[in-house]
Amino acid sequence: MKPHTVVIVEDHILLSQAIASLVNSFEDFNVLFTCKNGQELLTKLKTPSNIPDIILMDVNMPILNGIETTEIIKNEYPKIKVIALSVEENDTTIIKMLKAGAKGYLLKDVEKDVLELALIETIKHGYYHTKDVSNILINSLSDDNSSKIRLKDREIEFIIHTCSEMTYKEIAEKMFLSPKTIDGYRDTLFQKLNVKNRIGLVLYAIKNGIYKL
Amino acid sequence: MKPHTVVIVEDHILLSQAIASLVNSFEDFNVLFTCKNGQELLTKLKTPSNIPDIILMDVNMPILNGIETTEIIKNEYPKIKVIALSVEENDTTIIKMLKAGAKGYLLKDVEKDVLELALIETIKHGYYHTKDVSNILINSLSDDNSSKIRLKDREIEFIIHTCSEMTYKEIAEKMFLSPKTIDGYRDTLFQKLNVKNRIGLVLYAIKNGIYKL
DNA sequence: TTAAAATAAGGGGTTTTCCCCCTTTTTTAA
DNA sequence: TTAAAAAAGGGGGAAAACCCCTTATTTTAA
Repeated sequence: MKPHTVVIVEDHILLSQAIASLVNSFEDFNVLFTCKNGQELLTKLKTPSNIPDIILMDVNMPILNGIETTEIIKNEYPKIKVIALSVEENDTTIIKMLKAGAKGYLLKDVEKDVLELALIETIKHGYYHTKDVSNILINSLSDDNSSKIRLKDREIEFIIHTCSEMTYKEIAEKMFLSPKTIDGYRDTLFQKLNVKNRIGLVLYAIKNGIYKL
Repeated sequence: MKPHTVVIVEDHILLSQAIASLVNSFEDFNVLFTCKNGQELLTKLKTPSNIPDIILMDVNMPILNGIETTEIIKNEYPKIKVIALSVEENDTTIIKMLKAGAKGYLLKDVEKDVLELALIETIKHGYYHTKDVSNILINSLSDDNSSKIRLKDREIEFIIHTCSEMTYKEIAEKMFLSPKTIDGYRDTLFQKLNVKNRIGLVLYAIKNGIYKL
């Protein structure tokens, strides 16, 4: 039986190469290539011999992140199974990733045996989840609200500016909107995200990866 | 020539094992053992056969972090060379780590060859730094101020409350101080940390681990 | 095609934040 | 022990943030 092929998408090169050497040490699995972000991956996949069985995908990457990339993969290469790899235990991130089509979600602090198991199970049954992730999933599906929060592009833009020590007046200018409209954005977001002031917005943004430190 | 021994201290187990398999693939280097935090490391080091030549140390770990652990190592096992391994490009963190006695500081997005080079150079010359880290070092030593910032307990308390979506009035009550004193805290901190408003304080706090998300 | 959302904006108000500059008391260091 | 520095507090004011409520205009969906 020829080994299953794996591609690693991860911006931290050391981690990327380290995982590669780990995967290569597993029986039945071989790393085809590694790349640093989604864009690089999509370019490489255009060559038919580069199509792997499984992609180990980091969630937080520059240029084209894991969520967006996974969505594209799902549409263009539905046979490839994507396993998300992340340090984030953030509920919404996990849900986004799984909704995008990831077959598994591994936190980066798992044992190497778990990684191997995840690869094997995903090949066999099409999916694999650790208990932690399953629990997070169940919790957030039951009290269905976290997934309901869907921020619009303009709102995200507003939040990012808020995180940049800008006043609302400055934000209004940058976004070519009246200060009063910005007032409205703030008010809706306070309610939507259940925060009391700008600080809460900033915390939310950082927690959910909207604003990178 | 017998290989140099390496110990990996890293809380993300997958990364830990992955780096281990990488280090083992290098000529002249062998992983003695890995552990998840400073406490675990210190316990293991009590066995004389467990003393390595080099420790690859993550900076952000639970229980006993890289900086504290490195300080202890420097005092109790001065012959062991510590190389810091981190995703953080944060100036103050790097400086703290080097002050604690780290012989090198590697960002986690380096090539595996760089890791090998770092190990070799550290054995040979006692230290190794990538250009990025050297630059950060030079910059922050020249405009000597980042290292001068020393926050008092009360100031830290104030910052934490600020991060908790509290108004200054509420903070004053919680800290048993007049709102006017709080006014003073804020003003000194704005100047000290070179920020424009509360948001800047929050960002600083999160970046420097004063406030945990 | 028509009602319901969503988007943009204004009016007008209170509270909070931010920025000076100033005094008293306590702590620290020379 | 005495001068200096730090900590706590105050006055007053301008700007920013926050809150609620209303109105056009555009977009979306039934």
